[in-house]
Amino acid sequence: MPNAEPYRQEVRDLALFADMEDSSFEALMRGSYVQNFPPRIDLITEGETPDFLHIVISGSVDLFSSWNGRETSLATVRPVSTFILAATIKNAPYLMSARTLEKSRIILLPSEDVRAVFDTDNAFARAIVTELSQCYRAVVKNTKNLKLRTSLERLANYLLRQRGRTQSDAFDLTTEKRRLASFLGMTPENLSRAFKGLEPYGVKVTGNHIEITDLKDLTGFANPSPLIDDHSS
Amino acid sequence: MPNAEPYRQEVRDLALFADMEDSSFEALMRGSYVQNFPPRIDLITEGETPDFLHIVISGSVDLFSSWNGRETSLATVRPVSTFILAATIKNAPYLMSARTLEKSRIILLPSEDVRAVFDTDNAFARAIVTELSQCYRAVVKNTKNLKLRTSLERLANYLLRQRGRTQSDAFDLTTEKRRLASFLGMTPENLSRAFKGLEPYGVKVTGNHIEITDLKDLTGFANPSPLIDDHSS
DNA sequence: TGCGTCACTTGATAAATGTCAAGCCGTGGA
DNA sequence: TCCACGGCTTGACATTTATCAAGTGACGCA
Repeated sequence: MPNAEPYRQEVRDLALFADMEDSSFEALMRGSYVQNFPPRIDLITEGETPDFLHIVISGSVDLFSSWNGRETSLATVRPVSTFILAATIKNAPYLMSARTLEKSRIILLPSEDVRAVFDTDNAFARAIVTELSQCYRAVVKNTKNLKLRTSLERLANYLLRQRGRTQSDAFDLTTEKRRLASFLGMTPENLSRAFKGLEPYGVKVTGNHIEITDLKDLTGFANPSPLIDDHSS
Repeated sequence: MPNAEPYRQEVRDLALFADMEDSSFEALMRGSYVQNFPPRIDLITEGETPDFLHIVISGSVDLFSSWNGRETSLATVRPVSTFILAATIKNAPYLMSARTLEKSRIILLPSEDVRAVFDTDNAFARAIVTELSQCYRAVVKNTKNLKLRTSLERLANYLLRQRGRTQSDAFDLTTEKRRLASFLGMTPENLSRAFKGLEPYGVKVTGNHIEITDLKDLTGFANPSPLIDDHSS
């Protein structure tokens, strides 16, 4: 297994690792390694014990969960960020499974090392608090989105968020529609119809290309709220 | 405002405060005070900036959220525990509102003090990590519950969890049915019908008294999973 | 070039869930 | 004791969402 040394700087620049002691960081990097995965490879399975903290360097990873033969997509992890920090720290079973969406390069930090450094490095412990708070609040927002909105409203707000990210009224979906449907908590068929349902509010769909032709109208329908849709705070 | 001194020990016994330095704990208690609230009083409103970390000493508190005239219940806080830690630490707007359900006694710790102690007391910072991990995982489980299950299945699993908590096949609901409905993500009418729908699986409902007459059958239908329903890990 | 695969779409239908309105019933106050 | 209120239930109905089945179209590979 190749050591993750070449990606040292990218890892160090993450808020989670930026403030920790050099010696702690060295200890983490020493046991780490990097691996390349093809698309659609299972990385972890829910219920298992966390062996590694994962860092996506390139590509993307789908976090999902199954029950009773059903499956739902919970999040997409894009570079450069970590995933499943809480399970690693608590040494508790994964609550989600993870698979690559595309060819991905991933750094693996042994969970034991992460917990050892957590125990000794105070700056790292505080950085984890910040990260976990962020994750927690993101999931709470997601819950509100699910419980307070219809699927049409969720889609409308999703599109507005994509617009904000790209700073443009025309953009491509970064996700397969089937996964987007699962993420938004609906079936692909329903998503297809939801896109049609947003046409009257100025949403044009061509394949995976989206054009928002009447922002005011769409915003009026979606009624976005920073307490649900703002993913920076 | 009366000082929270009389409840010192109950606070100190919480995992969040158990390991911190005596001097840090003193600093927190110094600025704290305790307040009694009647039922149905708004404690905080989503969007506001967190002035205090709240600790429920007695009574109970409903955490809920609103959007577009709709409202949903997200959690119930029972003694003795804190709520809205993440917002306090990040000094970011509350994502949920809170109101008392019954007559409640609540300790208020000024957010500034909590953040100051967080900055200086390493044991406290680590305890916060544990607490936040727990909260994060609870919300993730809740999301899975919502996305992977029908309302009937959510109710069945809720009842099984209550059974586990009370260690008894017969118990009283600890919550108004209307709030339970909101918590489970359905309307009161739907909940009423869901109870009827569980009759064939051995669930008897009389007012707010529940009797599970066929645990095996109900369990077979509910198919509980520790990765969704176990609220201890 | 052609063919299979797969995501996506569309239509028909069914199931789940919400809405509205009315009635029931226990509780607390006058 | 009686009445008013609120929570709960029930029925009828509407809406939302899922399911099933068939068809379209793009893409990759032989």
